[in-house]
Amino acid sequence: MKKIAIHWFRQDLRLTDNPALSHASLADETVPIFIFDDNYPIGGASKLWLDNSLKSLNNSLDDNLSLYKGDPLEIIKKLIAENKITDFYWNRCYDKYSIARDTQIKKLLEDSNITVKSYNGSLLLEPWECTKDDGTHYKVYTPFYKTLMRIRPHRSNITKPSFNKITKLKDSVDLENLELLEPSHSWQGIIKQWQVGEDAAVDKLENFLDEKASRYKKSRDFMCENATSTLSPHLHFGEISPNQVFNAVYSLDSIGENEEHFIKELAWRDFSYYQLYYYPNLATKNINSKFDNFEWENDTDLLKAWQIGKTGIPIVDAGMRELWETGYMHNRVRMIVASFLIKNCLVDWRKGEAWFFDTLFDADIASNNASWQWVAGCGLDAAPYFRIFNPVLQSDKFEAAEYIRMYVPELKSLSDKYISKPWEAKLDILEEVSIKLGIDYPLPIVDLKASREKALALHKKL
DNA sequence: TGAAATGTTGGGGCG
DNA sequence: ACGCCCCAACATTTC
Repeated sequence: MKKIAIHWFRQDLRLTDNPALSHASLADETVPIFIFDDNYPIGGASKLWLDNSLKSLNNSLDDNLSLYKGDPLEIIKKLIAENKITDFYWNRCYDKYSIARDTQIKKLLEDSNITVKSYNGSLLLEPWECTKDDGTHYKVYTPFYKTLMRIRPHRSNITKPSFNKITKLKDSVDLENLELLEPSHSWQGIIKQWQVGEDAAVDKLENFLDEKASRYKKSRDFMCENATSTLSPHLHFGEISPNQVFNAVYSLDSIGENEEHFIKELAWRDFSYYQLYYYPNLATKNINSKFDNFEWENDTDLLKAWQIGKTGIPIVDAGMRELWETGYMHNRVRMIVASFLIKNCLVDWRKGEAWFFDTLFDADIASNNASWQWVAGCGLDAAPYFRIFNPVLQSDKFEAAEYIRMYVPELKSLSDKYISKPWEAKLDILEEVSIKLGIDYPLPIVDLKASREKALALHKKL
């Protein structure tokens, strides 16, 4: 019997090292599809990235990607009714919405005598593969990481498939019909700063390994060192797999603590998905339920000032403006702005998470929520509640002056000494550079020392 | 993947 | 020479 296989693209928008796609390509005829599901949470920035990434993927498939918009179950039902599909492939997702959806669809397909197979295309190790000796899941990162490194089977990159025949279905809609371009913000201009798609992701990885990996461990924390990989959006959309990244690092001539540290960061991504799997409500519920009783103030003025980068704390404003202007934020600054919102402003971490989710190109339900819970102190292996960042010290320690000048230009003529804390500069120094605090640049919206003490007291009550 | 408070040590200025 | 004070530098503890 002639085999006609569907490969359902989801968070694996690439051809190389794609386990499900490579199996689907063995059929007599392969039908690659993508379904945009309105009900699946996606941020404004991510929509634009998705639009660009699908365009790139469709090009790689010689315009053979079939696109749909709507409820995947209904669409697939119709699709198998109208076409003689024999096999169905996808790479697994790990959030509860996707798991429930896939379970339902798998049943539908099996009931229709279609062979369904799913694979691991997005993680180093799947959550159920990495447990403690007693069968329960890890709650601390380091032992998780050690086990992952010990038990993870090596898998060479799967080469780009060559299809026997590839088919686009007649009822596919055009990319425009997915309506990913609704401008809530000028993301369309901003995304031009980025190269999107599988080829760009591979280039970026190679560039990182050539130029940055060997000084990664220390330099990664300095905003001006430009030493992070910025692979996160590519990994999120699956334009490159963590397996490819892992293999690339381990094929380097020498691996030292720098390269190892990068692998640890890659494993943090896995640990986030691990948390999402074992705590399906990661996006809404504190893992540590003690935090359920925390008295958030949720001052909307403070939240707004944070969002638009007008808190009066230069490093925080620089980070928030970087986010708004580029769809990205340096990792160190993410921790600083998150700590500021949660601890100094007493705004619920979920509000910050929601803003990041809408504005980051790499917005990811696992990484974003796990990281916000980490900073809030309510997550797995989280920062202890008393570990509150001082944005001024962080700014000085990691030499943020030029970074601040780039994103907060109204302060650019201030010296390194005062640019992280303009409110401490004497009036004559401010006059010299023509800055009037409260007019040209805001005074701090909260007192760092007092708000820190308040947060400590409130957390101690828990 | 902190920071601030507190404690300890040791060198230099000075009577 | 000696004791005393100051304070930076570092270490420890506390939140």
